[in-house]
Amino acid sequence: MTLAAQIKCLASDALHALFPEAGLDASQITINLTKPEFKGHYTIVLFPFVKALRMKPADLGDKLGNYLLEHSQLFSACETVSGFLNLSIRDSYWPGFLLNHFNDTCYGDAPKHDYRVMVEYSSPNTNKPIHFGHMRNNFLGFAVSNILKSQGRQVVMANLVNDRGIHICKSMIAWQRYGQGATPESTGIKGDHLVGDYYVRFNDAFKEEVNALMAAGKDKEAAEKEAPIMKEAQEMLRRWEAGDAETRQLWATMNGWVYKGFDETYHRLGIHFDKYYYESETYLLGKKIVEDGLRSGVLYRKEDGSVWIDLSAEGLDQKLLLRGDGTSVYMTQDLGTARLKYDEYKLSKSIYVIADEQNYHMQVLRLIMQKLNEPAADGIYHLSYGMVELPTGRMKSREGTVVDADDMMDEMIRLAKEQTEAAGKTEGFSPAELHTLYEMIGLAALKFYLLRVEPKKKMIFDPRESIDLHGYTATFIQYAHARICSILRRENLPLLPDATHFQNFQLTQPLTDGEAGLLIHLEQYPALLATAAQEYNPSLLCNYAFTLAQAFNSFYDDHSITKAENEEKKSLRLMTIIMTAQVLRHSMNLLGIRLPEKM
RNA sequence: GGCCUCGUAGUUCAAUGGAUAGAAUAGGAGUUUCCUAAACUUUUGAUACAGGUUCGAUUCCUGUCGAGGCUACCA
Repeated sequence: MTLAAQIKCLASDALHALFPEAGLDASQITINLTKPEFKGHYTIVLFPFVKALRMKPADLGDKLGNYLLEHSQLFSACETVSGFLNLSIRDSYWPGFLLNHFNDTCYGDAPKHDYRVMVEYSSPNTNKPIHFGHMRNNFLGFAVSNILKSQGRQVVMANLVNDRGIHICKSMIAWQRYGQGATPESTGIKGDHLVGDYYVRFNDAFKEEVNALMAAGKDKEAAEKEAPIMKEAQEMLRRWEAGDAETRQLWATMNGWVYKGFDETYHRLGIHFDKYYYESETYLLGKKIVEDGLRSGVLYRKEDGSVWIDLSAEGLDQKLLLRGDGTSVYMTQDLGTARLKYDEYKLSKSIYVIADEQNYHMQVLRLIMQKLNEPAADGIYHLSYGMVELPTGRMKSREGTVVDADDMMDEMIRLAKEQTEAAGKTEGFSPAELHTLYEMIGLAALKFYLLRVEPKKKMIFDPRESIDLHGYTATFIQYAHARICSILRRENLPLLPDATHFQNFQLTQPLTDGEAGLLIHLEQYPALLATAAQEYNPSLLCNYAFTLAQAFNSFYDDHSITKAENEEKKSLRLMTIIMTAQVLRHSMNLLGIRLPEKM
């Protein structure tokens, strides 16, 4: 049990013992970390109880504090400051804590339990390469999956590939028109980029045709409808759904190029999946669900043959589920995929990592599933995240304003190289080691940058400013880790301690503020990790690891480990920094960030 | 128009209704015969506005102003 939880229990018992008649609500007890300007480590907020007890906060604080000191060995001192009871943890708590945990690579993990959850993330379209905004999705989904695993959930990492639809046909049409048989091999261009280029090409041609039609007197709407290239794309979509062999062949070939490109990028990003779903394989199941819904009367058909659901009773609109020509829409395949996921894995929860522009879509999906009595409905959870925008607005692949993921990784690695060389830190590394190091630093900085902001919030990235490698960054954490490893490589270290070093866990020297502060920080980790899992929020881990590294750096600055005052302090500090490095690795590992031993 | 997010130092981000609103960066001033100065110490600087609820509001409620998203037979 964590300290905060222990204190809450003790406080609850104390309040009931002191004021048995008052009927106080123990859930009102809040335990905070004591602010650094006051003496103490943990603080109990007294205000919720002063009214019911009709006592002054100072009197209540003294009474509660004295009771706690008397009835528990956990505390060494207490002090009441204007409605807050500040408690100091006894030094002798820490040797036992360290001996139990300092070398425990599972510190922070929770026991396994049978709670199955799927995290669907990445879910790319196969008409364009992965860009900077998608990277936020990829890192977020990967990190959340790992965090949930650490907390004992059975996690399936899934990728739903949007491999069919009008947007794919656009790339295909443009390639047929302008490609002259170009392939990744013949051009030397990575497959996903090659296909993406034709998607852009389609939109250029489309614009030209629209302009020509408008010059001939058409209004904009009519011109967009009549543009020949758009009609060709729509015709191709119909041929695809009809199973036309030639169309399917081209589709399979071009998607194959894209998958090969994606695999390379995923590999570099350090992410992976347990299960792939393809929209082309789930949309038929979706159509079947729609047909069933039609029969049961939940859905209805309009005169033109299109199928709808009426959600006006829920305050929403009518929503299309099948087009008049019988082809499916985005929602159709989502219904199919949702049922398939549930049937295959018997999920308690199904998390969708999708940008917040689809909040409405996800709300509707869940609602439709409920109305259709699909058992998967209740487990659907939309992990909505804000989009990464440029200072000029959204990235648009149609307009070529995207920051490409592959380019961005190259740029970050280049930056890591440049700054390592500028700092003169390349000595003692082989060229191959340096290469690995630059990649570690550059990719870590990128991941951290995208994960450190609370998912819900949108973020703005200015490509003209490079991502910093100082301050609130992964580099800062990596550096703290490398410093610890450097100490641990030294030869004049004391032997690793065992319990006999600490007579009944009593210390002969009091802990300094720096020592206690670092220990308190380490003690927080399991609770913090549990919260991150509960809230699906990796940014909490970024924040935690950064402040831990900060606490270590300050500690490092005014405490010598190798030349500590005595053997007791040496052992204590050694365990403390080993545990610090351990927790930094554990937390960053969940985010897919590696920490070098030397940098 | 309707619905949903979001407005915090110059900038990028924090703060389960709790103490004097924290960091980072940028700006000012310092620290290296001693375990890695990619570090440390110190300083300047912010809750869009107006009400309300509360012992206490950045947080909850109402309104105003501002930004973004959704409201497609695109995905």
